[in-house]
Order: sequence, then C-alpha cells, then structure tokens
Amino acid sequence: MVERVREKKIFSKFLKDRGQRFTKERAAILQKTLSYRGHFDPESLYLKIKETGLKTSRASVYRTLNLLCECGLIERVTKTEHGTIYEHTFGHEHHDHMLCIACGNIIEFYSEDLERLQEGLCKRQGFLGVSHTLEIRGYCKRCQKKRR
Amino acid sequence: MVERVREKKIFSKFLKDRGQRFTKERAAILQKTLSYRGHFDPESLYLKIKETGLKTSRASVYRTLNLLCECGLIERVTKTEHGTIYEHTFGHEHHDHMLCIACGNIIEFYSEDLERLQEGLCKRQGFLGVSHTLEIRGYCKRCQKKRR
DNA sequence: TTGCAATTGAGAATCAGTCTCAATTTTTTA
DNA sequence: TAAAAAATTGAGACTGATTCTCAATTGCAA
Repeated sequence: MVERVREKKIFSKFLKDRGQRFTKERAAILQKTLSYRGHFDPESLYLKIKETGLKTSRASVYRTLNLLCECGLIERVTKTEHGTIYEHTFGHEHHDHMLCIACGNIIEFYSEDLERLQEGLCKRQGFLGVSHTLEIRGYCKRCQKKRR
Repeated sequence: MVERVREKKIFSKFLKDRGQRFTKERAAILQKTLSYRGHFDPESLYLKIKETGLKTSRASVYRTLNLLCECGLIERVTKTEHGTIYEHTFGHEHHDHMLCIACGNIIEFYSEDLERLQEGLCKRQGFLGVSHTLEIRGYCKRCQKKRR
C-alpha cells in the first residue's frame, strides 16, 4: 500500500495542535480509510481493519472518523437508513452526487457553474458557506431502461 | 384549524389505490403534520397529537410519515444526529436549505438558475432526476457576527 | 352479519453511534 | 529515571430513533 505521507502529516499536525496524540491505532485507521477509492461506511472500515489482524474497536473507529472529518481529510457524504457514508476528500476534487433510487448507485459529478452559483446565493443571504452537499435522487441510465 | 381538503383527498386517493384505508388515526396525523408551518420531527409530532387528547402511537406516526412521503405530501429535509427532519411540500414552492452549523438555524431559499442548472447536469449524465436536496452548511449572519 | 384483510398500539427488538471506565500508553515533571 | 499527569484504548453498557411483532380492533365487501 502506498504510504500517504501528506495525509499523515496533516492529521498528526492537526492532533498535535490540539494536544492530542497520533497513536498507531489512529494511524492504522487513517491508512485503511485512505485505502478506499470511493465511499465507505464505518462498519466495513472496522471489519477491514480487523481482517488485517490489527487490533481496534468500533469506538476508536468512530472517534477517529470524527477527528478525520474535523481536520477535513474525509467528509460525510450522506446519511442513509443504514448509517453514515464517508469519503476521503483530500487530494480529490470536490464533487456532488446523483443517487439512483432503484439500484443505489452513486454517480459523482462536478460543475463549476454550480459552485459559482452557490457562492452567489450565499452572498445574497449574508450566509458564510463552509461546505455543501447536493444530492440529486432519481434513476440512472441503466435503471431507466429496465423500467420501460 | 383550516381543513386541508385537497391534501386529504390526495392522501385518501393514494391509499385507496393501494388497497389501504384512510383511517381516523391517519387523518389526525395528516392534519397535525400540515399544521406545522416549517420543519418538524416525528417525536414532536407524536407529542403534539397526544397533547390534543387524540390516541396514537409512535409506530403509527412513523408509519404514516412514511406513507405521506411516498405520496409526496411531505418530504424528508435532512437527517441529523437527532433524527429525521420533515416538511410538508404540497402547495409550497420547492426550495433548498442553508444550515447554520453554529445555531442550527435553517434558511430556505429558491433559485430558478439552480433548478435549470441541475436539469442540464442530469441530462448530461443521462440521469432522470426525481428530486434533489441542496444543503449548504456554514454560518448565518448572526453567528458570523458573534464569532468576530 | 359474517369474514377477511388492514390497522392499531404497546412494548420488544434493532442498529448506529456514543459513553463509561479500568487498564494501558505516552508525555511531562521533578 | 521514577513518578505523576494526561491522553488513549477497547469491551461492553447505554442511548435514542426507528422498525417490528402480534394480539386486539376496525373497516369493508358480499
């Protein structure tokens, strides 16, 4: 596995600044988190870590995911009936999602126009935007065909 | 309280079409749901119904909210740590939300440009959009002032 | 009215996520 | 370096939202 040096540095600096420690448990969770290409959920992450023989607990996974969110390395994508979906954002372009309500497939997309438009909307409301999620629900290409 | 005749009709027709019944319990939940001006959560709705002396149960409230979502009279706005937030949509313009991460305040807004832009984005992906949620998180005017 | 299917409500069950706390590890202090 | 202080860990208890179970009730069609 590729060592994610930059992410490690960011996380350990973030922790140090808050008087917290970059333990090996946290390092392991960070590594596994980054090994996902797309979206993931806490439970699979927990199992993935267990599989590789490392010792950890659900509590630590959840705690660490919260820390990783706070320092901006990962983000909560959406909350489903089955819990929260995360993705890592550092080194990835920001994007939004289309969610197929038939097959659950998630399509990522990005639009510069959309970003600009949102900035304008915030300004108009005197709102200081920090992050956003646009989720378009509907039917993906394949599922549209099936329905006919 | 104003009788919501149209909503009643929509709901009872929706139920009948599925071989389900428009019971007085469901009618009561519909009424109280519509009596909210803005956002609400299932627990307060449940308590509100209890307060007025009507008999109901959490199970029925949740069940009915799901039905009301399915027939489009209400919508899930967002899922927070403390559960799902709903709003009724029938007879209201579609809109999106800005969510203040300091005070929890929700600002509604609407943008024609945004709607058009999204249609374009869907078309480009071959995606058939049904609904969407845009949630911009950040700081509202008041909380920006406080932070300085 | 009879009979079947749908509905209800009380409480049990579920499930994601958080909390507790004793044991452990790391850092700081003397 | 030893001892004290502080942070972290993991197991499992706990919480709170939501769903499920099931016996009792209700509504509707014949």
